[in-house]
Amino acid sequence: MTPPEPAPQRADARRNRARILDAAAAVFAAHGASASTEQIAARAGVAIGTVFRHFPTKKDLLRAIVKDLMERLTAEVAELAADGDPATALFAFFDRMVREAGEKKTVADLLAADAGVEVPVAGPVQALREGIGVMLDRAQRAGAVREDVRLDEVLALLTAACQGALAAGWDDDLRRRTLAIVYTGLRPGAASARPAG
Amino acid sequence: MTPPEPAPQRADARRNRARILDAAAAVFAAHGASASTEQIAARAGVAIGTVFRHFPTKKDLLRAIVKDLMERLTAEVAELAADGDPATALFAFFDRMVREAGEKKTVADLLAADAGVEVPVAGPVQALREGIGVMLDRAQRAGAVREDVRLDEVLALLTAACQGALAAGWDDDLRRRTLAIVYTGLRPGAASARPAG
Amino acid sequence: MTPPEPAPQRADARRNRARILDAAAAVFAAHGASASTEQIAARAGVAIGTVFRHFPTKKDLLRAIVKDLMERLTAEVAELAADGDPATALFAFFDRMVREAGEKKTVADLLAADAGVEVPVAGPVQALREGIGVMLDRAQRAGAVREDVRLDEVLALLTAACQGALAAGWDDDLRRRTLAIVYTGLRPGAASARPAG
Amino acid sequence: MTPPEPAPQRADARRNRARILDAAAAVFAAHGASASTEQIAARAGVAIGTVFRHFPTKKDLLRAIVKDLMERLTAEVAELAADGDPATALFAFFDRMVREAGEKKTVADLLAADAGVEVPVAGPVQALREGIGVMLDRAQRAGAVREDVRLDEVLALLTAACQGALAAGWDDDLRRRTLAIVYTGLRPGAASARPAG
DNA sequence: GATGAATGAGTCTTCATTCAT
DNA sequence: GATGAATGAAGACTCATTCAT
Repeated sequence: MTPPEPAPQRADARRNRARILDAAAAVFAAHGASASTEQIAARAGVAIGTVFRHFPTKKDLLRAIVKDLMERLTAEVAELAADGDPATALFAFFDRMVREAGEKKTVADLLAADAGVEVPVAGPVQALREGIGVMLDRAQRAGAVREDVRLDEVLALLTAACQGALAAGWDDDLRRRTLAIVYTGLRPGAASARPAG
Repeated sequence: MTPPEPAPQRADARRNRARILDAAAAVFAAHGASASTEQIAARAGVAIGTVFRHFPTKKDLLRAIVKDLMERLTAEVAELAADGDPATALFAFFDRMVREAGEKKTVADLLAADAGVEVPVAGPVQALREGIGVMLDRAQRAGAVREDVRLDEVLALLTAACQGALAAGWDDDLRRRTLAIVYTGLRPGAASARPAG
Repeated sequence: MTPPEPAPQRADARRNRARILDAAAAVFAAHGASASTEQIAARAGVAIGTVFRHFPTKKDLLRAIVKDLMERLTAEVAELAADGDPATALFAFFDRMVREAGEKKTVADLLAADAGVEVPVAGPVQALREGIGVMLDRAQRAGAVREDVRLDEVLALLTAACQGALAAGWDDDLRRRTLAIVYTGLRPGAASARPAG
Repeated sequence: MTPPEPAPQRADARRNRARILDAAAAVFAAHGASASTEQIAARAGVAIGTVFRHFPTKKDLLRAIVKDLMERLTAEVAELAADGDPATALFAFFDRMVREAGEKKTVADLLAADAGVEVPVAGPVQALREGIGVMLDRAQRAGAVREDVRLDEVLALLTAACQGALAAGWDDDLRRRTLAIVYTGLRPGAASARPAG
C-alpha cells in the first residue's frame, strides 16, 4: 500500500533519518545486530521514538542499512563493469569491498544471505551478482583471470574475504598480502590445484 | 578463588558437565551465541541451575566449548604436523576445518577472535598457530607452498574460508572449487600477484 | 485560563473541529476508548497536531464527544417528553438508545459514569435524567407504567440494556424480544415480583 | 503438547500462582483489562518475571481468571439446576451473578463473548448456557416463567444486568429493585408487551 | 549436587503530548 | 492555524543469574 520508507520531506526529518542510518551502521558494525536501539538513538542524538518513527521495526532499520549499502555497491559495480580496465576492475572491486567489510559488519552480513534479517536480497543482490559476472567475464577475456573460474567461486571468495576481514579485523597490510594470494589463485599461468576429491 | 573448572568428582556431575557441553555446542551451532541458556539446559536434559553450577556464566560456557574445540583441533594439528605428508598436510587440515565450519558455527566464531565473548585465545590459539606454522614450514620446504607466504596470511585465509563457508553455506562442490583457487594461490610457480598498493 | 472550548472562529477551524469529533466518535465506537489519537487524526483527514490544538487532551476529546451526544439525547428527550404520546414515549426513547448503543460504544460508556474518563456528567446527565423523569411520570399517569417504579430503576435498566447490547451485539430481533420482557415488567397488571430479601 | 498451566508442584510456586491470580482479579476488576502487569505483580508481592513465568502472556492471565470463574459458575449452575427449587433457582442464580458482577469486572466481560481477550468460551460457556437452559426449562414447567420466553433473551438479560451493575455500580437496594422489574417481566400473568416493530 | 522458581535489569515497541517549520 | 516530526514515559516480554527447596 504505502511505499516502504519514501524519504521524508522535511529537512530535519531527512537529516535525522540520515543520522540514524549512520549511527545504526556504526553501532551494528561495532556490536553486531543485537545492539540495542537505544544505543543507536543515543549515538544519533535523537530520542528513541524518533528511531521508531523512521523505522517501525528493528528489522526495518537493518533492512534499510542493507538496502543503502546494496545501492551503493551496485552503483560501484556498474561503474567499474562499464568503465574500468577489464584486467583490473574485478580486483579493484574486490579490494574495495573487503576493505569496507573491515569497517562495516553489515557489508559482510549482507553478502551472506542470512543475518536472520530476511533481507529481500532477491532483486538487489541479483544486480550485484550480474555486475560482478560482467567484470569476471571481461577479466577472463582480457586474460587476467583463468578460464575455468566460475562466478560462484568468485562470489564465495568475496564473501569469505569480507567475512574474514570483518571478523578478524585485518589491517591494511594483512589484507593486501592475503588478497594477493587469492588473486594469484585466480590468475592464469599456474598449475591448477584442483584436488582429486 | 577456585581454579577455572576443576573437573567435578562425582560421576553424575561429570556426566552432566559433558552433556551440557555437547548440548551447548549443538545449540550455539544452530542458533548462534545468542541462544538462551534455558534451551541448552533443556537439550542437555538438566535443570538450568545445573548449567550455572558447572559454568557460572554464559561466557564461561562459551569459553569451555571453545577450549574443548581448541584442544581437539590442536591434537589434530599436532598429528598432521608430525606424521602427515609435508606436501599435503596443510591442505588437508584446511579442508577439514572449512568443512567443519559449515556445520559448527562455533569453529568459525572462535577463529574470529571476537564473538563478543572475549575468548582468552591467548594460550590455546597459540598452540594452534604454532602447529599450523609447523605445517606451513614443512610444506614450504617440500616445495608445496611458495616461500614468501607467511603464517599470518595462511591464518587469515583459513579464518576467511571458515567464516565464508559458515555464513554462506557452501556445499561440497563449491567448497572444493573455492579452496582450489586458494591452494593455487599458495603454490609456487605462478607469477606473484602482489599489488602495487 | 481559556474557557473550555470556545468554538473557533475561522471557517476551516470550525470545519476541522467537526470532522475530528465525527472521526473520534466513529473510531472510539469501533475500537473503544483505547484507540489511538493518530487513528482519529487519520480518519478526520487532519494532522495529529490539529487534533491536539482543538482538544488539548484525549480526555477533552472524549468529554467533547460525550457532551455532543448528551446534547443530542437531551434534545430528543425533551422533544419526546413534550410532544410524544405519554404512553409510549418512554419506550420509544428506550428503543432508540439501545439500538444506538449497539453501534456507538460511547453511548453506553457515557451512561456508565465511568469509562475512566471522569466525564463531568454532573450538568448534562442531570438534564437527561430529568427528561426521562418527565417521561416516566407521564407514562405512569397514563397508566402505562406501574406506580411503584422509580426513576433510578428505569435508568439502571436503560444503562444495563445499552451495555448489554453493546457488549454482546444484539441483533434487531434479540433486542426486540429482550426489551419486550423489560417493558412487561414495567407495565401494570402483573403480580409484583418484589423478592423477600 | 504441554498442558496449558498444570498447577506447579512446589509449594511456593503454587502459593505465588494463587496470589497472582487473586491480585490480577482484583486489579483487573478495579482498572479494567488495560491495567499493567507491573501493578499486578506489585499487588501480588512478586517480581514481574514471576508473573510471566506463570502466565507467559497477559492474555493467558486473563484467560486463567476467566477459566477459574467459569468453573466456579458452572459448578453453581449445575448445583442449582439439579437441587434448587425449580421456581426460584433461575432467579437465585441471576441474583448471585449480578451481585458478583458488581465486584468483578471479569464476570461481565466474560459473558459478553468479547473483551478482546479471545476467551476460549467455546466449551465452558456452553456448559453455562446449558445449565441456565435447564433452569429455565424447569422454571417454565413449574409455572414460574412464561412459556414464550426463550433462552437467548434470558442470557441477554443476564448479560445486560451484569454489565449494567458492573458499569454503574448498583448498590444492593438498586439491584434488588431493578431485577424485580425484570423478574416481573419474566413471570406469567401479565399482558405481553411485544412491540410492533 | 540437582532442581526449578524468583528476580529484575534490559529490550522492543506504542502513544499522548510538545514544538519547530 | 495546520503540519507532522520529536520526545520520552510506559508497557509487555526475555533472559542471565540467584537462591530456597
